Amino acid sequence: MEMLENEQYNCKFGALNNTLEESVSVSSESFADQLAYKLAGVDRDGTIIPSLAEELMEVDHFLSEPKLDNIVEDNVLGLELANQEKCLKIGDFSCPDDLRQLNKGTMSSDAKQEAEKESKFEFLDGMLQGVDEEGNLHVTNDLSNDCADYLLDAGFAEKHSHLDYGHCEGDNLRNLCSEGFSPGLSEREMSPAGMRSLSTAAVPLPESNFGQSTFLLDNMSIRELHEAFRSTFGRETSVKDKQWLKRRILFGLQNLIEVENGSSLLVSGLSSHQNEADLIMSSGNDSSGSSIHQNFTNTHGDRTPLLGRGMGTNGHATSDVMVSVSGAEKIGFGRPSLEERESALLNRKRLRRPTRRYIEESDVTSRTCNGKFETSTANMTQNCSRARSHNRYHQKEFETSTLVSRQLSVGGSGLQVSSGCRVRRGRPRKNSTSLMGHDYNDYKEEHRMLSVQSKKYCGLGSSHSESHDDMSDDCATPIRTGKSGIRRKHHRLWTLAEVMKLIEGVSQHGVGRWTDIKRLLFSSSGHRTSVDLKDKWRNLLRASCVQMQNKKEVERRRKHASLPIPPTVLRRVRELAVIYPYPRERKPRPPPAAVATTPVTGTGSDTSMSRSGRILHRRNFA
DNA sequence: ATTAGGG
DNA sequence: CCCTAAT
Repeated sequence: MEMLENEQYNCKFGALNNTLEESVSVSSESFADQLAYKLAGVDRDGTIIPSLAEELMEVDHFLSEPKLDNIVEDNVLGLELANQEKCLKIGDFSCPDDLRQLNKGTMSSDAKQEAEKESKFEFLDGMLQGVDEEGNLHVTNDLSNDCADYLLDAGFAEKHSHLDYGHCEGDNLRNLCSEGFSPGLSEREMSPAGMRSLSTAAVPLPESNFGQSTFLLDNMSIRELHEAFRSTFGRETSVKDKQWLKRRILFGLQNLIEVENGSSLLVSGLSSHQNEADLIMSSGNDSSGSSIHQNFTNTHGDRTPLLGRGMGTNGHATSDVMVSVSGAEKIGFGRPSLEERESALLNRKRLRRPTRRYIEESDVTSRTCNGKFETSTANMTQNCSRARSHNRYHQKEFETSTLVSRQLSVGGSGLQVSSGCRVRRGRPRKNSTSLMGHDYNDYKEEHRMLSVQSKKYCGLGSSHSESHDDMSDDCATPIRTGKSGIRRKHHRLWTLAEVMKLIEGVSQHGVGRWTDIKRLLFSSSGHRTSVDLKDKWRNLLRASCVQMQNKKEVERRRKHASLPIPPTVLRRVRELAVIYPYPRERKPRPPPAAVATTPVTGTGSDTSMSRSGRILHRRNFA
């Protein structure tokens, strides 16, 4: 099987290479240059193109030393291609047109067919689909089974009516995959299987990039390193230590990679969130480049083994086949192609700079002695206190020496926090540059309730307050932003990084395995219980659906409610929603009306109980 | 203890 | 995010 796949792969790979060569040769020389330029993320001088990682992920990624033995090559382009081979995966593809142009070389289908397909794609958008060589649409039956309920409920009905359900049966996932795709097929034509395999099995090797960068950095003088540092972090440094500089810079770069979809979201130019304002990138200028790579990606992608994880009738993944393959490695979903990342790197002039303190301390993993986490910068000050402490003050977070997630505290969402940013004992607050997860007027009642609770505990807390770990920050007083009204109170906002971790988690373990996801991907986040993950996923699903229903509406909404979840991400969510249908919501819920109305706001004992349960929960995973 | 779902 | 019911 493996051999077969390899053969297949080689074959396609060859074909692709031809395509690639042709395309390149046809294109202007400057394009080739551009390509190399971008791919390498390196200036001709050898200077690293600056980037600033906005959303810092866990530091541990950074801490692990890059392996530079991996890659040492002269030819930049060649090197990149080598890397591409390992790192490619589905990214966002915004330029199907270019893709098609390329495809013509390798595909037998004519333009009309393409056009036809395209029209369907309009409907299908992110929906997964497969196309065989004849151009016939295939949609796995699974769509009609497990997801139907959800999808229909969510308003997918319309779209579904346009689908031709294929004749595939049962294990069509496997079939689709093993048949493979012609090299020229665009991502949009990938089958669900293909998507899956790409997103889950194509194991990106950031180390490669790392190795490359490392290599480059190794050859830089202190001065150059300083320059790189400066452009990466937006500030000077006087450190002479090459290693230090290298690590720091690599950190910045890696960080960018980690943000992964963040970059493609940039590419899409749709992100309206604060930080992105200044890094708009025209998607047009390098479309051809993207095409090639995406094309390449595909080819590579379809060679990746398909993990048939059947979707059980219950909607849950039924086997762990995929885990055996992908579980071991950290996988990336839909990371932008390297080229995308690199170009994002290029175009991203400078972003908000990280707190000086942050930079300085990022390698000092331990907290300050007294545990205080002072926020010296204005930036920090702004966010330091978005926290929900309210009823969780007693929750002890034993994350003492975790070196973790000190997320970059830049660009808070602009919430104004009046209450003092008290120092916190525990781990530094993760910042949220984030996404207001709850899109709609979800929690209404809740707020009222919480508000009550919060007040209660605030009062309570202020007496012994500081001594208690987590109760420090804002006491959940409703926060108001100017005229916009009440924004969500405390509540830890979800970072884009977090969201993506979640998505990745789901793509790995499927939906419903929240404890696993929590353990594996959020082990460093003291907050974010598995329940939180679940909730967030639910929200994401809703968001993604709405986005499908009518984008305009969303656009409109977006202006009012800050919902900067990048379309790319939402798309991803939708994909996963199809793959791992969210457990059907059981409507028939016998009203528990008979029960005496529980004193929700009342007796502390009641709440206390549940809270302690919560604590236990958390402690287990903290 | 975990998950699904409703508020 | 909180809480409860159901596994």
